[in-house]
Amino acid sequence: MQPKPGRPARTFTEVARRAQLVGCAADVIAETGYASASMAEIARRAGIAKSVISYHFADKNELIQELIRTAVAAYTQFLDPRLAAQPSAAGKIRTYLDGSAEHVAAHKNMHLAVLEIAFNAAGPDGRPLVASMPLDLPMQALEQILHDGQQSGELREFDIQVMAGLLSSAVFHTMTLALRANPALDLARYARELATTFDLATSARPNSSQ
Amino acid sequence: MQPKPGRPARTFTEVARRAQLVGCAADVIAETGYASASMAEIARRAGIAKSVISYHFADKNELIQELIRTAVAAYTQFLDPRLAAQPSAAGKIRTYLDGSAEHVAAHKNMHLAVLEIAFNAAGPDGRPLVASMPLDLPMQALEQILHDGQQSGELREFDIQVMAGLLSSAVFHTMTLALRANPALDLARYARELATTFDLATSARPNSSQ
Amino acid sequence: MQPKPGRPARTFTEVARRAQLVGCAADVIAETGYASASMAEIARRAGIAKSVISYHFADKNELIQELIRTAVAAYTQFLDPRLAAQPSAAGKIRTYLDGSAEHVAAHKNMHLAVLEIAFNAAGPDGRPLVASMPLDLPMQALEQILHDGQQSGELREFDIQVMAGLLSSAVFHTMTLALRANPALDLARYARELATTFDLATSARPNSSQ
Amino acid sequence: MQPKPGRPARTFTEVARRAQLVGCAADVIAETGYASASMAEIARRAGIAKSVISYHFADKNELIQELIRTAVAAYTQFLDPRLAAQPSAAGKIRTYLDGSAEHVAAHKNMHLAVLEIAFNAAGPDGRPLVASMPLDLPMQALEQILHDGQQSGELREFDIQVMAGLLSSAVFHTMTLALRANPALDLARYARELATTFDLATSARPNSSQ
DNA sequence: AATGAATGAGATTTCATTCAT
DNA sequence: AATGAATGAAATCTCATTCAT
Repeated sequence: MQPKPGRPARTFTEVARRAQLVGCAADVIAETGYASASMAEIARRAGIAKSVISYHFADKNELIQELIRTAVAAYTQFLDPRLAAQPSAAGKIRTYLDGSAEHVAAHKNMHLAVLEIAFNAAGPDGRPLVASMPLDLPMQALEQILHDGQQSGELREFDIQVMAGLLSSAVFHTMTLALRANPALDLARYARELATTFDLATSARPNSSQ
Repeated sequence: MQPKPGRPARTFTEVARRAQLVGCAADVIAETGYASASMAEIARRAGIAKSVISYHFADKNELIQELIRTAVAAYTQFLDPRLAAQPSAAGKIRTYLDGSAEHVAAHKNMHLAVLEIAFNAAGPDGRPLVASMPLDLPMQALEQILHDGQQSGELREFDIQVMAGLLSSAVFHTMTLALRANPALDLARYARELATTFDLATSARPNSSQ
Repeated sequence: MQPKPGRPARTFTEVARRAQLVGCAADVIAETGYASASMAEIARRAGIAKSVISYHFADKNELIQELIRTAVAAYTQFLDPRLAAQPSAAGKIRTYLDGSAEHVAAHKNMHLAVLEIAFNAAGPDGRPLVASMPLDLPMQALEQILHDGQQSGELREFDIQVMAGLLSSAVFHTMTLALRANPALDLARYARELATTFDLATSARPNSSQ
Repeated sequence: MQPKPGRPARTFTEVARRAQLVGCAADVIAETGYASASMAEIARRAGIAKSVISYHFADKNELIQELIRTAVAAYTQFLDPRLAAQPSAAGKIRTYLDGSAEHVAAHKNMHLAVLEIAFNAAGPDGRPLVASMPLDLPMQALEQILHDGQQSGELREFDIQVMAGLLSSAVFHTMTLALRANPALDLARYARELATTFDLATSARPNSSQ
């Protein structure tokens, strides 16, 4: 991809610093909450002066948005090929839950940070910052999966938006918050439990338990 | 309840003021987000001076904690007798979902405010304020219901904590956030969808849809 | 005049503080220049905490605008009746110069501050703050005087805008800057010199020196 | 001119860079105001890195001072021979006004920048930077012209400093600010109006209009 | 019981300047 | 000769809290 015109290409150092700062921001937000994640605290964690952040990011919004972009991109690139490899709707749902658990476990602070930001951060207009962010992409993918499964007769008739919301919450709220409350939680087992639950809840067949 | 020793009993005026301020705080938090809910904004909404809040509450933490206590108490007092009237576990689960939807609809701002606080507010130690709050009371009640249902053979074997977490999220995250995104949402219908879903997911019988 | 609806009436203390802060701002700006006139410096001069200024003025813009409003109002209220008392255009011009000199001498820092602000301060949009301020009111009054004088035949034909600009500059740039360079300057004598000069420059009669 | 001892002579490249940076500084100051003319903005306009300015100038003060020196030198070199060619005081005054108008029109940004600097810039001591600058050179030349004109009887008796200040303001404040307010202004016509005005105001003859 | 006034800590952001390469 | 990176000081503004009345 060519660099956008109007902005000079980023140097190696700059790319590395931005990534480091995004990581530090995620750590601080995940560990101390969004409200305590001041620029000063993030800089302290990174071992640099406050103004270094201003040098690499126009303002706090840009740092947060890059964090969200990074997290969403990593999550999507991890999950998409795995979903595509599953032919059935049930397989996609199970993969969504297993894969998400694996990704959440591997990038705990990123996911916790996005969760914090989704609730706390406000853009310049006062509305939640997350409203302008691609956080509903997973929701749309889930709705598509459920829709196709109903069309093919594999899944029973249910309200797609309700079920997609429940699936989304299961990962981003139920599982992630459980992990925050208990860092030693076995996420793989957690995901298996959820998979069985949603299999029963969505299958068109009268008896479809694992 | 007798007043605690060491603190004089509250006058009628004081009780009324505290309730008013808690209500204003809930409105402001629900409508503008926790980050924008400054003491000044809450006071402005109540039509009083900022320092009145300080007069009635030791600090912001105390106001927020009273808000949570009030919300939890109202929710519990609404739900408990309805749950007790249901003999079966399936009935209790359905009642939990229907009743919660009814209560959320009737006290939208309270529930949105608690949700905001649960994610955003941090105590003086930096840990989430919610950790020291009775927000897991509903969780414990749900776990008891699921446990009893499994003991009686009415519910299938599943991990109780996972299922209780999912039920809790279904109300406090899935449903409440859906309501925030779409204030015209039909919560009763939403709860019926959830009830069917959880019936299928928890029943010991192979085919138990309504 | 009734207080505007929507803003509560100002208390005596508030009015006094605002006046004090406007005065301190004028002093600091006049003595150290606009660029050095930080909120911290103004507060230090007033012997109060920085945040007191924020308590009484929404932001720095509001403080500066109040300063300009105060200065323009004082100047206008001083000059207008004196101008109205003069029947001839020549008399009005002489009164404009004499009266301005008297007012500048009595409110030196106010005038110097307005001059600094007119050049330095920028509004939120980046354009000079003075563009949105009533600083051209004197110019319009001068143009009216010159126009009437030409109509009656008392003044010769000249470009009204050029002459009004020169008269305005004579007071706000020539005289005020001369005073800044030499605080002991005799402004009354200075104004008499200017009056003679403009009498010769504007009169329709071939020989009209004092 | 020989290079000052103690500082090595400047290379061709260095001289060119300094001139380029001074020009960019003048453009930025004239177009966006002194307050917005940061080093970063000047460097951006020049298409170079900020630190290049620091490499060629000890600090911002030196850049600004060079700008003023450059502007004053250009103005003096333009005006001096024209003034010398005029035998009469009236001719010199008219030439001062016409020539200045021509120079301001040709070097608009330089003159606007000097005007901004004269009001805004402060040296390290907080005193206006302009106090240590050769901006009063034109004033001295004007005073000499007026003095000679009075000695020869060509000009009437007036306070030389007041009249010189007014002539100076007429060009640097009245005319320059009018140009800033209206970039399409016809400066030649403006200068003719001023010339007539000052001819009437200074001539010893009772009736000397053109 | 309530208020207006004041405070100090802390947040974000800007900017001239320095330094290693 | 030039650059990208980093710095620390300072500026404006917000906010929970305190105090005299």
